[in-house]
Order: sequence, then structure tokens, then C-alpha cells
Amino acid sequence: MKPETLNFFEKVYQVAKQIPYGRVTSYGAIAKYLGAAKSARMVGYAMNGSVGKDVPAHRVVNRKGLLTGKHHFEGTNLMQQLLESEGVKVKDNQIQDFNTVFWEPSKEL
DNA sequence: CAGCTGACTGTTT
DNA sequence: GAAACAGCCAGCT
Repeated sequence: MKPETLNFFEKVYQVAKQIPYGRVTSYGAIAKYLGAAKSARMVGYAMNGSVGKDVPAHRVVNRKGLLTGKHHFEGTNLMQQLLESEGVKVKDNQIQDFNTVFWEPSKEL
């Protein structure tokens, strides 16, 4: 029995919504929290439906702190603008002080 | 019904 | 030390 698979997207949305202000997390962190550390790609894929779910996808980046998913946003630098607006320093699609702003659900929750 | 794609990560060369 | 390859799971065509 793997209920995670049923609400995989739902869980991703729930965790993403719980990301505190001025913090960011990685797909792997969320995937790991869901029990599917190998399914980090699924987390990003789930973000495809993040629009309309109140999910701050701009706070979710890859393990290197790169805004890999910015291509899925409306504009090209919209994601970076949003993060900077929250106090997260971003430089050329890469988050500065990533280790400081990194937010791990398994630890914070 | 079967195969491909994908907002990633970890290991190896 | 940096770059390249393979693995993984679930949704979509």
C-alpha cells in the first residue's frame, strides 16, 4: 500500500505551501519528506499543476540552488524577482547563501 | 496497451 | 576538481 502515490501531487503542494517566507527548498528535500527521495523529478513535475494551488513554486529550486524551473514561469526572471522580493538573494538564476535560506521540511517540520 | 518525457540527484569517469 | 552518465517514478500521449 502506497498512499503517497495517490496524493503525491497533493503532498507536494502541501509541503510547498508550508515553506516559510524568505526560505527555499529543493525538490529532493520534498521528495525525501514524502518518502520518495528518488522521485525528485516527480516533485518538479507536480509543480506543473502548482498554478492555481497557491503553491509558491518559485521557492522550490534544485539541489544546487539553481532556478531550473524558471522556464516554466510566465516571464524569464519572474522567479528570481519573487525570491529577491522575499529577501532571498539571487544571482543569475542561482540563489546566494543557499545554505542559509535552505528549508528542509523533514527538519523544520 | 506500451512508451516517452521530465521544474532532479547521486555516482562514476 | 569538473563533466558526463545512469537511475528513478509517475503522469501524459
